[in-house]
Amino acid sequence: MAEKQDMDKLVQQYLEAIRSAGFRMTNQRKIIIETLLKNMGDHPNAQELLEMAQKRDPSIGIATVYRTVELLNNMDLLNLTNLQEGFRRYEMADDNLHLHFYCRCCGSVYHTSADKEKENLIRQWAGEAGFKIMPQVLEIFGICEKCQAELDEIQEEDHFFRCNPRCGRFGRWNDPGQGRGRRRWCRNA
Amino acid sequence: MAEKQDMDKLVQQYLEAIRSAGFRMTNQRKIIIETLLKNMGDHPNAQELLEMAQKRDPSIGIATVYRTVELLNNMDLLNLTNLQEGFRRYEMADDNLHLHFYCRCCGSVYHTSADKEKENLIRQWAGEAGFKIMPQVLEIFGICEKCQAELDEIQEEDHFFRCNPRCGRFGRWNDPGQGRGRRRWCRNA
DNA sequence: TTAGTTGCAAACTCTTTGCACGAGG
DNA sequence: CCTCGTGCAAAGAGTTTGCAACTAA
Repeated sequence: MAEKQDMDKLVQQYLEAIRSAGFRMTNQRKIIIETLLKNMGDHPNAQELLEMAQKRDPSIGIATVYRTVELLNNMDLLNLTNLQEGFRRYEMADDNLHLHFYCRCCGSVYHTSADKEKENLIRQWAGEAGFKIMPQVLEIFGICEKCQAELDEIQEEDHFFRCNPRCGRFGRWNDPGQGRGRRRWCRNA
Repeated sequence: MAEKQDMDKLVQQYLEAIRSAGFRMTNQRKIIIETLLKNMGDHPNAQELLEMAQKRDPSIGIATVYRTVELLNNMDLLNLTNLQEGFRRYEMADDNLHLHFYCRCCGSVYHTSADKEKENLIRQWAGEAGFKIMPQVLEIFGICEKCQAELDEIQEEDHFFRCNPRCGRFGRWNDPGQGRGRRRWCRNA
């Protein structure tokens, strides 16, 4: 209950920000903002966001989702993330720098706020280049512990390799006997 | 001349990597790789890469560019960058971690290799999350010195604000007297 | 010779936009 | 009442893919 009240308060703050900037507080915007706040860790894309929002109001259209997301981003209230999937993911912004460690093999994302020490260090690096950075998400690609172990094992017996992030798995090249056509990159494709 | 020979040698290395992985060394791939190497700092997108490559062989098609770029990326020879422009940019990879400082106002990119100290620090942070990171580019959004000065000036007399990276400029909200239709976000739009 | 590669054009996916209707202030 | 916002469908933009012709090995 307390949580729900906190959430309501937070939603009100976002709506107030929107209104005080001269935009209208519509029910659709309210639903989309609440959906984003309730699913902070999920990094939904536009389609997922639409489906979640439609549980509250089935009449909401995809165009409204995109327009709301653009509005929030323009107001620096929303972070965009791009995992080279061919679409964008969205996440409510706060005043912190976030780090996303994205496993190029299994696609899992480890999500953490940079502590102030890390954040200040990055600010300092930016400062050396004359830049003043803003709150945002840094996507860092790598391989998680689990996949690293799996990859080591596979590489011993075969020449698998990491395929591109879009695939999200690892595959092998030079796969024999596939005949004409596209080379199969991924074990799971 | 010496530079040209170094370049040729480098191109040969890439082609050799491709061939030893069981792929064919075609003239199109050679041209695309050379184009990428000769324009390291430019971060071309697929269209730009096509146009540059077509100066050497006008028959090259966009599909070949995309397929070559996918091949190189799958082999970890190419970095993808995404500046939220709606398309990807490409850059030959090396064994270093790179930092791109991208100005959200004017769109300029300050491109630097992370020195080993920075790189090791980031590796360490990844390690804390159980990740082993790979050579890549980190996109860091911010505002460059020049735009910061301009922005400060404007903000004193008006309520401009940063608009989304896709726009690449700053605009204002609550712009009066625009009548029906889409709100103008950007001074330059 | 044979299987991988290319260019073309069509298909696909995600995102944006024009328009008439609806709704917030 | 006057705009801004919405839903729909169509348009746009970037990327992928099927196919017949071509080519590296």
